[in-house]
Amino acid sequence: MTVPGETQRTRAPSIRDVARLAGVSHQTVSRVLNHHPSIRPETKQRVLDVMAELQYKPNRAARALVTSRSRIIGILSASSEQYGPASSIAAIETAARASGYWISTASLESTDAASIADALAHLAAQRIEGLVVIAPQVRVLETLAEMSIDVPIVTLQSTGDDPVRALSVDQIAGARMATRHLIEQGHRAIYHLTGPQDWIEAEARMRGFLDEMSEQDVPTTAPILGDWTADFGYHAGRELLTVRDFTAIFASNDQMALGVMHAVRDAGLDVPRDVSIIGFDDIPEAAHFWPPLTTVRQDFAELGRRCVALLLGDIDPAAIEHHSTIAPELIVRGSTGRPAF
Amino acid sequence: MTVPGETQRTRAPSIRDVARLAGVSHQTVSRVLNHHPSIRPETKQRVLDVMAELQYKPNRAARALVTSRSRIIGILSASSEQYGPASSIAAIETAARASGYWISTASLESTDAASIADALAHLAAQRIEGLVVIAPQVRVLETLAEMSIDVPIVTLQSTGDDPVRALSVDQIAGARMATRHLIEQGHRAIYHLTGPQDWIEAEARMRGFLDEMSEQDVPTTAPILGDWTADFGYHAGRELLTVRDFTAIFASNDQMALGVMHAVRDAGLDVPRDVSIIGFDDIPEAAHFWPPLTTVRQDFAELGRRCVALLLGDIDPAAIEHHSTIAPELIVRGSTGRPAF
DNA sequence: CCGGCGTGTGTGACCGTGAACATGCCGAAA
DNA sequence: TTTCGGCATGTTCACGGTCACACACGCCGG
Repeated sequence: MTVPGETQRTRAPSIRDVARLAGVSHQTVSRVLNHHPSIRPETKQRVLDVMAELQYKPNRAARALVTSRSRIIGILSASSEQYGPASSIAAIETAARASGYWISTASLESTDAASIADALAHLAAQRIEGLVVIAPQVRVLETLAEMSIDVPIVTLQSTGDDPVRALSVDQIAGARMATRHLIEQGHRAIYHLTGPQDWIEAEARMRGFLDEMSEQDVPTTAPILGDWTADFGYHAGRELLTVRDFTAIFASNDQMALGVMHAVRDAGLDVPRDVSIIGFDDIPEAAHFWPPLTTVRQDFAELGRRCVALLLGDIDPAAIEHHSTIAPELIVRGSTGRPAF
Repeated sequence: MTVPGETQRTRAPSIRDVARLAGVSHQTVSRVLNHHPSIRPETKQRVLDVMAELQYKPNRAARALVTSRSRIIGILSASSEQYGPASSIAAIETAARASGYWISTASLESTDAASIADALAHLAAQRIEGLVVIAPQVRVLETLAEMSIDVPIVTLQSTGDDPVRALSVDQIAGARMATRHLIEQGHRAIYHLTGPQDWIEAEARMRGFLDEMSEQDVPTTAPILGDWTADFGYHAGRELLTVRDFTAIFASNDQMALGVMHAVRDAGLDVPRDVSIIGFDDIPEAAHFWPPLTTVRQDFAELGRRCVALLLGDIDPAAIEHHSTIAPELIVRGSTGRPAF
């Protein structure tokens, strides 16, 4: 097998190599790896020494094969280039790593069923042990059900009555806080710019808006269906300003709020004197917009961490609260104030 | 776990199950899977039918074990919650998926050596076949070398003379474009806000700035070391304005530019009348800042795609240009103009 | 004094797949 | 006709771990 003198075609060392050098059986090495209780300390040390010497690294594929456990958590995400999802992903990864799990992401390019199915199949092929769905559209959940993917699933951003286990910043409460803030300032003519209609998250914020408006007996106008982008906010703002029958706008994310502010200024008006604007998310830039944006803060990182806790509690059973919620926080800055008239 | 009467915990079908039902040997099934040329069409079809019927899915772990190929590409990234890195990651994932590869990410929480080593070890444990380093600090490259990770590596954002193979938007050219734009407008007192000092990317932009300044014979002030955040831009802006010996600022990303604009307005001054500001990246929000930000666009998505092509061309050898560069583009908006005096 | 039990360790099978090698068949070349 | 080579397929083994079981030993209680 080995030509003398030639540099050995180095196969990575296996437990059997370690075993041979340590003068034990491969099973003993395996026991050391898995922290089996009954091993003599000196035997264990000898094995550990050899491992270090050979720079032995367990082969994940072999382990996965025999245990049928991949220790991979899949993340299905849409618009993962945005601040919120991206922060959550980073937090999930960190938390998962700390627990000895790996993350594999699949991002959705479009919302059509084929794209969703493709991404899910990709994840399923890895035998993921858990799935985190970020920015879940209704369709994603449906497709999941169809493909009968039978791993624990956690979704971020839910409405609170989903079929799958969910964890979320309480979007409805956050939206109500934002709306109440505007009403308390004296606004009565308020528009709401929503996210894309099939986003659960967008729907929850809209529901919070409508709930608060009706509870406070403020007449409601129909929400305007947006797409999360600043561009959309800008164009919607221009459109609305041709009529100008409002004093405040609640945009369901900070980007759209930014676009609206742009449109308001283009029209020669002032924020917040002529129009108050409130956003949602509190992206790091929001504090530096002009004027600094009043918004609702979500702790995306905490969301990611809890998400992993929930999932692992399910994978390696151990009771954890199932439908837990993280409180959002109203951040009042300069973009909202009392209406001028 | 299994409640009596419940459906039996079924083991996933293997090629042997498929083989049995199709009346062939498992090896024939394997050949169908791997598109081996010499299989009778009717045999192949029979096998495919059985696969569909059983919903057979190849076991990646088993395949990885026997081929010693994981088909996983690792991504090591810092600040993956920011627009640029996040966009690149998404693009890399999409491109990799299209080529039948999986992505596993590890994000750096801090820049200390331990954190880097930990993330790399995590990726290495998966036997990744390629590594993409996003937002590479010098330290990352050093640690990589120390750990003797012997997979193809591609870094985004390089200075052009790295030891590892790199692919990048030409940061230096982009920075020169930005600087030249300011000079052409008539500015002579220009400050530069850099990114963190150990970021290759930040260094490249700084070098571009300095090169252009000296080539145009404009006296240079020392660059100010920043940290990419809008908060920093704001504080640096306030600080600089106490002296006010400049007419323009080149911030090496859009967030810092935003912070500076905030500080300028806080001081009762106008952008661009009193101070011109230019950023870098062209994040989607930049067009809606007030005023809309002049900046240098980087095509992060294209970067991600090319990155995968480069890596796979290395993994599955096939000649591809090695050190390729993507041209940045100057986007002139409202935040820059001629100095007032 | 003997059987049973706990501790520490070894032996062999097995997970699902692919590679190497073997086999049977058929047609073309010698 | 015989030989040879290629096609289509089967058989066996290896990959690197874990698991079930066996075994040797010492200790304890009946």
